[in-house]
Amino acid sequence: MTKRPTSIKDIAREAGVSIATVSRVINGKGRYSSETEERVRKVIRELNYVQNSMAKTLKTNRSNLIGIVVPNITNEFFSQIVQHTQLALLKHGFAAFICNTNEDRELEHIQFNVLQSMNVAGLIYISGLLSLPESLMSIPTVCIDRKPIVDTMRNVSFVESDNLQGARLAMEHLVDRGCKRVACLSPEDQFSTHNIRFDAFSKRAAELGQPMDERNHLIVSRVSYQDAFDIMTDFFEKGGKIDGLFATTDWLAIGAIDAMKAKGIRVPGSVRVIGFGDISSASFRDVPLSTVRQYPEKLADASVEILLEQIKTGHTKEEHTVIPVELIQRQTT
Amino acid sequence: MTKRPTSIKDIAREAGVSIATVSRVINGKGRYSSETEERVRKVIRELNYVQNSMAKTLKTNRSNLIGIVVPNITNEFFSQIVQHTQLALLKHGFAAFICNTNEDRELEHIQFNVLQSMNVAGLIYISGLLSLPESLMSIPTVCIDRKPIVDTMRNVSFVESDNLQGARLAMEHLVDRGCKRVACLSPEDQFSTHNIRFDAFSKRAAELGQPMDERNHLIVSRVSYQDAFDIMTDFFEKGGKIDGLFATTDWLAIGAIDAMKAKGIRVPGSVRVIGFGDISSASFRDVPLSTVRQYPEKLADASVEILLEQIKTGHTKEEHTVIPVELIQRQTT
DNA sequence: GTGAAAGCGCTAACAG
DNA sequence: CTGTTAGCGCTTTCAC
Repeated sequence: MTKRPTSIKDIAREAGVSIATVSRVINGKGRYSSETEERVRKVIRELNYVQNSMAKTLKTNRSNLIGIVVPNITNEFFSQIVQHTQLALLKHGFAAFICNTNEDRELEHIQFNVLQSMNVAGLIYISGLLSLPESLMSIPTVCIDRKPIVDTMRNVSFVESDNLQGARLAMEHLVDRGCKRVACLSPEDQFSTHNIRFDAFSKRAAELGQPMDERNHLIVSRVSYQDAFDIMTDFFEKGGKIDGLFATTDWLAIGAIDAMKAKGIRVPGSVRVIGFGDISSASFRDVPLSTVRQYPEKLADASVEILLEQIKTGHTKEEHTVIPVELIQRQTT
Repeated sequence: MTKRPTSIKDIAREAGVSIATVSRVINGKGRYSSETEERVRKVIRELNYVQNSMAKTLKTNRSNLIGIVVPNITNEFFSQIVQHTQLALLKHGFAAFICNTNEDRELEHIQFNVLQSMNVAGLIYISGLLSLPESLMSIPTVCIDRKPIVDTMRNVSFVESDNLQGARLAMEHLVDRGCKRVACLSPEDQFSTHNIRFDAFSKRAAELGQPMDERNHLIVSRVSYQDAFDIMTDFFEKGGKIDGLFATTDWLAIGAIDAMKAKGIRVPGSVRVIGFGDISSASFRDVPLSTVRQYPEKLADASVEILLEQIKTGHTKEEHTVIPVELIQRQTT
């Protein structure tokens, strides 16, 4: 409807060459004299020509679009991954098509259709519902954070933080700080991440002589400050006694700490608390939170590298990549 | 390179009709018997056909892609706007192409090229650097949050929160709560938002008999927790005396509060503090922050509505839309 | 070294 | 009611 932008045709006419030649200099393929190159480039600059990537994709059947599917861009961890992924892709000449799913199956499905209709060359699937549709079967995919359901048919790799080691470090740190009675706060979760953390923490606790039981495993129905606050309050009101707490994610740790403060329980004086993730709110508190730091940038970079490799070679490496985490001691331990 | 997805041709062959007919039923345009419709739809379903939107765009020169340009998706306020915008667009049959610029001019430029090469039908420009390139001149645009530089040539509308009223409410609230000596904490900012808030606060303060001067206007070089913490600490160490503080954004308020706590100054006992924005960290604290709530969903919805109207009519309304804010009293006042 | 031409998936006249 | 056809911007053989 609107005026068509300047095309290869316009610049061909203006430069007095054929469109084929223009295409050649744009892509640096085939032969052309440096004279014509000069002339063509000049016209391109003058006319502010920008390639129509849709036409190119249509013709070549290879797009430089990568879909990024993410449940909730509002979550700091995810948004950092997304941001870095987009940047990394851009550096490699790929554009990112970012899709929010709000953890909603139907929305996810719609987004997949959009991605398919845009002919994406690959997919980065962050903490998804793992219901990748058949129609996207054949395109290279890397999952981040949540372990995908293994399907041998698919070109899927997996990248995650070292949740196992992180949880172990947390337990060890608590013991180092003198804790004798530790507890763990985690959400009931259908996905892998928190379960891995709890299991690893629990295992290490047992090894260090403080086996967990149901009394010191506090389970919250969602990841929510308020739920953490409430369950913690309840725990102490019922006479619960602990001197160390590991929350499988920072928001839960923060909710728990505020509950303790409200009850007059000193942190770290009476209870030492450590979280997981290192969201910005963790450090921006009057008593900054000790936590296990994740590296969203590294998750992003690794994923992009693997994905592009997959696209280039057409080959799945069936990779599982683990990004190290780091224990950050601040003032709650 | 990869196998081409099923196209209109495939389904035409399978249904025993021409591609034109298939196109007609897909778009619900022109005539076709309900029999053929039935048959075509069946094949479409069976073959999992998804329209190639790039080909469609190429042909019709009208895409259903809207570019969303945002400085930093990691900022909660922005990411909420982006999320809602994408959702709202989807409901209207448009897809969102989200671009991070990291407040970086060069990156912004690259992203604009990508958007142009994708033939976007419109632009939502959130708190941008306002350096919209000529090449995107003609496409409908709505700016959110930061006031764009007016250029009569362009199809630009502007949507923002009622910063003016918000700041006024904050001042009035402080007075209501008994404050006699108020201060304001804001970043030095080349853009409009914070300046508007400070000016409005300052003006209302004067009207209410507490004129501001340079001593009670604390200016921080960036929006940063640490900077707020430091400047506040410094303020009290130099013997500053106030009983009320308005920070033009929540993170600054939070930094200031923690500084006061560290100095043994009670909030709200000695100083009442109010922020602006209502980020999630504002309510998730041991002493939840009073603040002026913004409505990112409403900013998003209004922007989408205006943009789509502009696209549909091809007509700029040169609109300036103001979304109301609300004072949320929590426990820091 | 360069141009002509075909065709990617799709829509929109135009014929029938 | 349906089919044929041109052409969107681009790449890529194939001639010259």
